[in-house]
Formats: sequence, C-alpha cells, structure tokens
Amino acid sequence: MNSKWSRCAEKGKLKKGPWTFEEDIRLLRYIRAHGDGRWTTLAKAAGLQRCGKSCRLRWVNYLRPGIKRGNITAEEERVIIDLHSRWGNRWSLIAERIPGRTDNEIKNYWRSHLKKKLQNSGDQNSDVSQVQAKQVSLPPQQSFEVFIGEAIEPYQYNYSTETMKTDIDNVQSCTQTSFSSSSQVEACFENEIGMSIAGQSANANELSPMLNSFPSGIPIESDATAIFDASPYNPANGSELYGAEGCDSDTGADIMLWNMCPIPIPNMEMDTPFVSATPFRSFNAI
DNA sequence: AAGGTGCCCAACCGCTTCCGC
DNA sequence: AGCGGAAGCGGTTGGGCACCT
Repeated sequence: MNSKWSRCAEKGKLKKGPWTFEEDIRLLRYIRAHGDGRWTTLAKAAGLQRCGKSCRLRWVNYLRPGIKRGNITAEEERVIIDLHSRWGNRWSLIAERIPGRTDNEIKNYWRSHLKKKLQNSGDQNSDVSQVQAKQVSLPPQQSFEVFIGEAIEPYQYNYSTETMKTDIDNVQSCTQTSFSSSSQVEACFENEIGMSIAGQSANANELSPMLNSFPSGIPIESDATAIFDASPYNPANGSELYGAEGCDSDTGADIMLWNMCPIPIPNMEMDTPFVSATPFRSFNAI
C-alpha cells in the first residue's frame, strides 16, 4: 500500500488512537503560534508523534475554536435532513451551513439517527417526511453572531490568535485538574487564569479555548452550586460536573460555553436555571 | 451482578482533488 | 502538461458505554 495513512504508519512508530491531553496542548500551542496548514510539517515541528493527517483531523473535528458540543437541536436536524435531500452525502458542504458542527459529527448523526429514522418511515405521515417536505430557512455560513442570556450584549464569536495564546498559556499554568470545593476552584481560576468565577468579570470571548485544555471537565464533590448554579449536573448520581470555565451564571457566559464545550460529558443534563436561560437563542448573519 | 447486545462517536483509511514545481 | 506531495472528503472501524436480559 502506498496511501498517506500507511506511509504515516510505516515511517515510524507514529502514534495512533485517541489523543491525550498533552498532545492536544502541544498541537494547540503550535497552531496558536504558527497557524494551521502544512500538516505534515506542523506535526513534526510541534513534536507530535502523529502524522499530519491525524493532526488535521484532531484540529478540525475537536480542537478548532467554535466547535459546538451537545445534542443536535431540532432545527439543526431539520437543516441536515433538508440539505441531505438536496445534496446527498456532501457532509462538509452541509457542515458549512451549520455553525459549530463538523462534517464528521453530522455524518455520524445521520448514520446513527436520521438514516434509520428515514428508512423506518417511508410513508408521508412520518415525522421525518414532514420535516423533509418543509422548506427550511438556512443559517448563514461562516460568520455568525450568538445571542446569549438576557443580561449581556450579543457579540461576534470570533477568536483571535492572541486570545487563544493568552488562554492556553494561562491554562498551562493551572495544573490542578481536580477540586474538592468551590473555594479551590475559585482560587485556581482567579490566581492562575486571572478570571473571577464568582464575580461578573468573565468575558465569554476569552474563555472557550481553555475548554480544549481540560480532558474531562472538573468534577466537584459538593458545595459549588452557589457559584455554578447554572452548570450541568449528572442525573445518574446527582453530582455536579464542571468544565474548566466557570463564571457567575448571571453573566450568561457559562451558558454559551457549555454549549460549545468540546469535551463530551457523559450523562450530562442541564438543571433548571440552565434550561430557562435559553442558550443560543438565534443565529444571525453579520 | 454479570454477560450480551447495540449504539455512539472519535479516529482511521483510502480515494479524489488541489497545487506547486 | 505531467508529476508528486499535501489537503480534503466520505466511508468504515472499533473501543467504550449504556441498556437489556
């Protein structure tokens, strides 16, 4: 074989399989300093024992700023169904029309949810058929504005290289990844990341890249609800789950960040304040 | 409680397209 | 124009997890 992947493997003990936290950080740091592209060169220069293709995939599908996590919404599903009916399996094209979603994610969603649904419901009375028949207004591609919460101004969700650089550097210095109390969390974020989680100072524009740097969120055992009262919790055992970013729910910023959290959190559900806050109220062209 | 089954999704694979020389 | 390497894309795989029985 002479494919790129097999050449990757032959060349030398290049690593395969799931990415580690350290690899993610290494890749992020390199891209923030030098930009993406030239993936083969980038992989070597960043000191990653990965082939360029693997680095590109990790960046595009997971680390890239703006990746939206969480369940596909009903509106997104409608868009996917509509566009698939027009374009077929042009996943990357479809993904361009759904901000924050990757082609891989849409492809997986189609295979695991929609394809079966469509197959099982060829008749006109099915939900999917009705959805398909409906003309869907498409969200704009590329740039978009996100409106979050009631209390803050809408802002344009764009990352600057400088912002990411600052965030990743700060995260690097925050070595503690497990906490037993809200005070520990507060101390870490205020001292190490320079952001007040109990106050109103969090700037949502500056936070999301940090999420990329924490592998599985930060579990907190007990008394953090006063601070994180809009955060997700695990309904299976009642414990609360927190990501790297924390800020007062009054700002609304945490609401947006949880939706964009690139870290999958098993069994995550939102508690009442979260739901009532209506994250991602709309997308608008800018 | 334990084993089986099915689902989900991150990552892999290989083909195609693009681009520079 | 032709070639080779890089990037993009869509299909496939397999590990981990949840849910049954």
